[in-house]
Amino acid sequence: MNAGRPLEYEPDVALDATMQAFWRRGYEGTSLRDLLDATGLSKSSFYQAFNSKHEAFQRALSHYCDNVTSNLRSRLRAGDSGWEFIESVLMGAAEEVLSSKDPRGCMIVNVATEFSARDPRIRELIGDGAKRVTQVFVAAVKQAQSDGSIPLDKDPNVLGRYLLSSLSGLRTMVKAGTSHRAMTEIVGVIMSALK
Amino acid sequence: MNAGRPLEYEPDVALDATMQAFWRRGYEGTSLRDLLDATGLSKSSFYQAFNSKHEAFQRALSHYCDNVTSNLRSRLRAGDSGWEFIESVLMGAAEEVLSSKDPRGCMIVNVATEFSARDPRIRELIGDGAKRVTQVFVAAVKQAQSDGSIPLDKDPNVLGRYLLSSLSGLRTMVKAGTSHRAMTEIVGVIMSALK
DNA sequence: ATGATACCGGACCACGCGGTCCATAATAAA
DNA sequence: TTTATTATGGACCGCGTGGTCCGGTATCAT
Repeated sequence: MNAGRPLEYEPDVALDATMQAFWRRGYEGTSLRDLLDATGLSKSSFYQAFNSKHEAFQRALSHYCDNVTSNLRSRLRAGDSGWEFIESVLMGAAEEVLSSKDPRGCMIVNVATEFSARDPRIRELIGDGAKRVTQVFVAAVKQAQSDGSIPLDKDPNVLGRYLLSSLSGLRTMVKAGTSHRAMTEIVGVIMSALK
Repeated sequence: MNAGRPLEYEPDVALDATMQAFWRRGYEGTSLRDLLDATGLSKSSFYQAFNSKHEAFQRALSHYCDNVTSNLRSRLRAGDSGWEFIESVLMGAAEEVLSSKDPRGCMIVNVATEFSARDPRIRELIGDGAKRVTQVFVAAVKQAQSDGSIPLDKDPNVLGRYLLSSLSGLRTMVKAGTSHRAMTEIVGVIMSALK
């Protein structure tokens, strides 16, 4: 079994490169040419790996969601305080101003604004991704409540969604050219709503 | 003077239609065909009115900024309380969930995420638009401070930018398929940071 | 009426797009 | 070594794109 010529590329690497490309440029903005350059695959190999641009996009998007959520989860587990976790995530968005002159933002946010509701399959992925990120925030809020940094009378689910919304807003502000100073001030106000 | 055949279309109407089209679909997503259909212009007339797709887009974007800010300003002037103005603007974004199944969101936000920093001219327009909307929020905060609904020790500029960020976030949440209930809860938390 | 002016419809263009196909190369099993 | 199986590169395709151009026409000033 398992006959035939073996693959000359790493499927996961290719998927990751695809994700990077779509993340930067969006769906329409990324041409097949871009994808082939990013992955280093030939056209045939690309179409053999992913069946179409659209399917590649879907897989890239799920891959992104997996990455983000698992990354957030491990950061939450590693850090000691829920409060500090939340603050550091929000500040991370603020830092994007400094690190890069062409900020990619959050791929989920980008895709949500590009597609809005047009494509039902994409909409589904977006909703799912949003839910998963929210869950992490909810867990962080609960953790912060258990150590007393957020009052117990707050609804963690509401705050979790509020944080997701706030993070999306920050990501947009970055792209609008907001200064780092202004970003941190905004983060301060956002955090103040948790108290 | 003023010889020759007169225009068979209303330039402002054409500009507005162009704006609508770009607002819905973004830059890449709107084809020339779409623009001609939306405006009712012939290709020649379109290129005579706007010199290129790109220039049409820029004019549409400024037109949008003008509309939004003047609309917000008049609402602020008309209403009695700065606090209620802010709340109604945020709730307006929440209502979008109900009114339309394919929410267009805020064109400035959309453009910001589509282009990020790539095109410097667009970036400029985005930054300018953001600043103008922020100014309205700042004015609203000051008004709310003068009638006592927001404490005087808060920095109105910071809160203004915070509100813009929050509004952007809400707009994104709409596209992610958030329920109306959840949206209003988020608005509640956002407002609570002003107190 | 006439010439100048400016709009209009649509033919036309080069190009890049996503996608298909096939001849060739490389490997595993026999 | 042969045969079956799979990957690869690139030629090829139809189409829609943004953009140009021109012949025809409507309206102005004279």
